[in-house]
Amino acid sequence: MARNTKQRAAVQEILDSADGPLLPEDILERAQPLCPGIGAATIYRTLRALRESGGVREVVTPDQRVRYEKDGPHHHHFQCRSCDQVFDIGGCRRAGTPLGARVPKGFQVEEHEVFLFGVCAACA
Amino acid sequence: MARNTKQRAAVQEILDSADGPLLPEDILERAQPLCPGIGAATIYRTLRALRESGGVREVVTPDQRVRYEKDGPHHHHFQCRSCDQVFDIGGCRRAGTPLGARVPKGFQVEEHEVFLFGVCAACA
DNA sequence: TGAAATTTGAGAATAGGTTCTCATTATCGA
DNA sequence: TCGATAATGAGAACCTATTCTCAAATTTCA
Repeated sequence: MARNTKQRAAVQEILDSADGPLLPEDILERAQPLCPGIGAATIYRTLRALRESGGVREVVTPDQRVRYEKDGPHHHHFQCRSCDQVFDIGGCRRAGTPLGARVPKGFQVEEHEVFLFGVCAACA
Repeated sequence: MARNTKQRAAVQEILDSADGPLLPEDILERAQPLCPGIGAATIYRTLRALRESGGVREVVTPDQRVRYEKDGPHHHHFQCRSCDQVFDIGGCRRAGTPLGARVPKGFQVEEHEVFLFGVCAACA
């Protein structure tokens, strides 16, 4: 049933080559040149389908917006306070409790998420 | 102009004694016994006033909801996957780059935020 | 190629949290 | 205690990201 449309291929390609999670509107913008006339509904539909089939994951950033990224190995995120863009940050080898956290007795840590804030290379 | 009402005192007291950021609805629920009849609008108005005067801060958790906590020293958060409650976690002494993060060349880190996920002591 | 069925684009509809409106009530200085 | 005025409660209004609707276009496969 799932058909190969150029709209879906474009969203896939955009997520695959992104260097951080993207807003639906970012994806729409980047998809325009690949699929002239593509609409927001298609972006949302495609993201939902990809999320449900497991290839894409939602990332809720502390600015309260939902971004999407290709599902992959654990990593952290950096958000630039100037341009708002979010970047992937590697270098975390532990999936459970991160270094330097003191968890109360009886709490079981299964995962963690880290956001860094500052200024990206392009804005600095 | 700012008057001392029991509604405001209740919200303040609830935030002061909380062991983690709270949802507006949680605050409303806890305020009911202290101020019978208190409404949601008052909670939101008071939170906004406290936020603007600097004593209270918003915390956007990865479940995409906004919670409120008393402004204070840097710390991390733990969210229970069973009861959804968020707890404060101490033990982070560095305000800038957390341990174990490899930031790309040219990026300037100013702050960080950490969320742990798992099961809290009460739910375990 | 042709028919069946999914996907698309546009705009309307939805949903949930938050803010606004306004009559009433409470606070606080004189 | 009184009066001026800020705060409250209830519900309407708002906001905006996301989903839905439906006719038209595309894809798929016989």
